[in-house]
Amino acid sequence: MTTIGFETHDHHACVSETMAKAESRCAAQDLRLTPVRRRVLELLLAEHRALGAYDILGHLSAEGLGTQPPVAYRALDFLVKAGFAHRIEALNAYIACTHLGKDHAPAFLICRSCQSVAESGTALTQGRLGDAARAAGFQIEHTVVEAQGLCPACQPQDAA
Amino acid sequence: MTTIGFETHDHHACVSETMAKAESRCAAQDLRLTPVRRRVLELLLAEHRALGAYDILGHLSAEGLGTQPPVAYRALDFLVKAGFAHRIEALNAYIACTHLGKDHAPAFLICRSCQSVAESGTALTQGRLGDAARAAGFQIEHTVVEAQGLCPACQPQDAA
DNA sequence: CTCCAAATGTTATAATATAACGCTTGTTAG
DNA sequence: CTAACAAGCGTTATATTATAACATTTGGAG
Ligand SMILES: [Zn+2]
Ligand SMILES: [Zn+2]
Ligand SMILES: [Zn+2]
Ligand SMILES: [Zn+2]
Repeated sequence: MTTIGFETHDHHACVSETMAKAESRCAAQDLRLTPVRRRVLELLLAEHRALGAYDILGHLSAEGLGTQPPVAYRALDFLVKAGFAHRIEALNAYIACTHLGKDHAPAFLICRSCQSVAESGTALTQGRLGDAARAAGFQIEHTVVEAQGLCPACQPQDAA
Repeated sequence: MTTIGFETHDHHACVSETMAKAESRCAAQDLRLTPVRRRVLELLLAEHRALGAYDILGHLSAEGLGTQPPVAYRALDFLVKAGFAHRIEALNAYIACTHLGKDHAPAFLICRSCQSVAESGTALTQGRLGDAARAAGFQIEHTVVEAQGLCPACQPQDAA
């Protein structure tokens, strides 16, 4: 068990299960998890933190998998479209999905101190914004919900 | 009355009231609404749409108020910090606040077709994300809530 | 008037993202 | 088999968004 993300969990299992789910979903939906795409997903999964496209590119380039921006952006676009990763708008960065398989509208808790990100679900269409949207006749297609603040580990401690 | 934003409203009054509120709040809080800042707020207020920093800069430059990026970014930073404008993360763009004076956590409905933006309130800390945050011990400082979709005017019509 | 802080002008550059085009590879129809 | 095609990839170039840094101006406090 390690504390990656906000909660202690078996991260090794978390990674391998997610990779397995991604594999099987690609097989089922005739998507191609090519070496670059697979490696980018692994990189995103390694820590529960958001990585910028150029961070990814740095890793890829060090591993001989590509040196130019489009390499990273193409892989990230694929992962996002396939639902294997999400883009964090407030950070211009990307993170692996931790709810792979479930149909979900993701919401994120982003620590401004350690950059950890936790993915949660949202029920936006049932809350006040959903009411406002219905009242205005607005048709919601996609939601961005990101809360920034301090994760438990980064909050000032009272301990002497 | 004009349909700027999703709802018909007296936009002329909407603009002048907001400018007046901004003026009086600057007076009260010893903030300086300089010509550039004032003009940028007027530009943002003119339509209920989000404008990019370089759109703003284009206007300023045409009006002789400044030609370099920092001019626009400084004014926008001031307006955002003062609470007179909000940044839309999903668009890398800015919009005038329509709830000036009220203490609020803004949420936005963004039309992908006409780029209109409506500002609504959110009660994020009371919803599922708030529950998740409390459960994890995460301290929320700032929220980004943006719904993208189609405004009433841009939805396909059945009319013959 | 002098000093200081805030605002502005300006140059340069950083960080993020995409357009475009040609090559490779793997699949499939003939 | 092999021509035709689509998806992915390599590469160059460029677009878009944002900030660092430093000199100058401005407006008030002492
Ligand atoms: Zn994990
Ligand atoms: Zn997810
Ligand atoms: Zn209005
Ligand atoms: Zn507002």
